[in-house]
Amino acid sequence: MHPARIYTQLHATYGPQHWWPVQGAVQRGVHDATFEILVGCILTQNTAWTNVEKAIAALVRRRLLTPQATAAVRIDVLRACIRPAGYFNQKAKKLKILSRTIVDDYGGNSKKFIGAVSRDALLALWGVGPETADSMLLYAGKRPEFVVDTYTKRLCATYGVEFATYDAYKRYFTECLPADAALYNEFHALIVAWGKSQKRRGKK
DNA sequence: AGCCAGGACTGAG
DNA sequence: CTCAGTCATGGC
Repeated sequence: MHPARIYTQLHATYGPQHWWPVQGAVQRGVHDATFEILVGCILTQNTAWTNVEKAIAALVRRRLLTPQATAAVRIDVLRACIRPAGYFNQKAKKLKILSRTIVDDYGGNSKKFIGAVSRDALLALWGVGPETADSMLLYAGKRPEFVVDTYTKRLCATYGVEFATYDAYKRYFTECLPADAALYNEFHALIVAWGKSQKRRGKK
């Protein structure tokens, strides 16, 4: 099965997914929309998005959605805010490292950060693996990096396609698709929509 | 009552 | 280098 054909089928079945940029996100107060996406990429690691929304709402309430604020706040306050997203000890540390990097190396400018940082530099950050790095680059930086997650692998498996590494899955999709950020954005969101519909049908 | 969610890190072998 | 164990809350 060709990836372009998979996309066409998914789009016909599930339609536009409205992932990032999120229009529903609270925009009042001091609030860096790019930073919010970066934070969301970390908070959603192995975690249901509904739980991430609670955590982000708490961060908004505390005016913590800027690199400067997150870098400066006491880490136990950070932990309390993101508790609903799970793994709050690890994730608080991850947010600290991310925000400090943006403040120290990019003057606190998250757009400059995600526009200029290399994928390898992201991967070098503690707490940022392949999927999180690609999600950040794609959804916050609008760079054409295809995101591979567990649903992507499950979908491939239904076509008998299987690889050993993250990068091999990524290549399977990117080598025959145009390097188009909008396309990759929607494709990944559609694959997640597919995955959730599978679960509702009681499959595994 | 489990199982698992838009993963990544660590330590053992 | 591979791989099980660990991290944690909320929804179904």
